Amino acid sequence: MKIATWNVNSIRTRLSHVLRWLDTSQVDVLCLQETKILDAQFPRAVFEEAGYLSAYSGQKMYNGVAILSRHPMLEVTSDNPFFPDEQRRILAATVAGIRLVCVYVPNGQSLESDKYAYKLNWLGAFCQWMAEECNTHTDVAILGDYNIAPEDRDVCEPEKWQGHVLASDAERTAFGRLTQMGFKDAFRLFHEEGAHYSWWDYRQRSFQRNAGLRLDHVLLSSPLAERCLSCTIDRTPRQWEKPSDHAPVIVEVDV
DNA sequence: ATGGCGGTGTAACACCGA
Repeated sequence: MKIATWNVNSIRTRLSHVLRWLDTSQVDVLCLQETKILDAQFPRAVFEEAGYLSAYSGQKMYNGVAILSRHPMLEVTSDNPFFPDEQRRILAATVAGIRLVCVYVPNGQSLESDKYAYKLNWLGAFCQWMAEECNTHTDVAILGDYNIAPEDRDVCEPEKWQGHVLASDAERTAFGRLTQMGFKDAFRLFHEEGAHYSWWDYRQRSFQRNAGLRLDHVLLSSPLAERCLSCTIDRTPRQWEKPSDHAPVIVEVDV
């Protein structure tokens, strides 16, 4: 089974990209972030025609998550019981026995910002929730835009990003709590070296210079990680006309 | 040091993202 995550930066603007990518990638499940659309306006019929069921939790302008799946989705939930939140950043569903959690972690803006405190609180409560999900499910996959570069090898210019939001110690510690719980960074099961990124700024020809960050991750519970066959970042749609600034990440798991 | 690009809302720019 192929499962992917992609921050599309508006599903309205990127609809043709998503359809084209579904057609070429042939994934079974696609987790989307930054859909930026109200539930009533989500283009579910378009995806149904392409062979995908939709689950979504959206809002106007900001945030918004969705899961597209070729297989039935069970136990769909859009809230962390430990963290009441108006911002639509979470969507979980069980597909083929795997508990899938689609996340759009807050950006944090800067270390001085209230948004940074919100990010750390949000992550703390998220870890709590994931601990609980692990008690009730063996195969858990957390896919999404974590807005955290876990290590210096995930950053193009580490000295420039040191202590900066997305690469700060507290954020990395929060990410580390998930790995301490037993979650494995799927990409690192197969690739040790740096210079693999999933986000490139629109400005300064960052993509052409490969000046990026690895912010989009797939974390797998240990039993699921043992059945992970591959994890890749697909840079192709980042090269299309009017792209999202993020690239999709795909894992292949044995079910 | 600053803004650079792009989406959204709304109708010239502000806000936000990462």
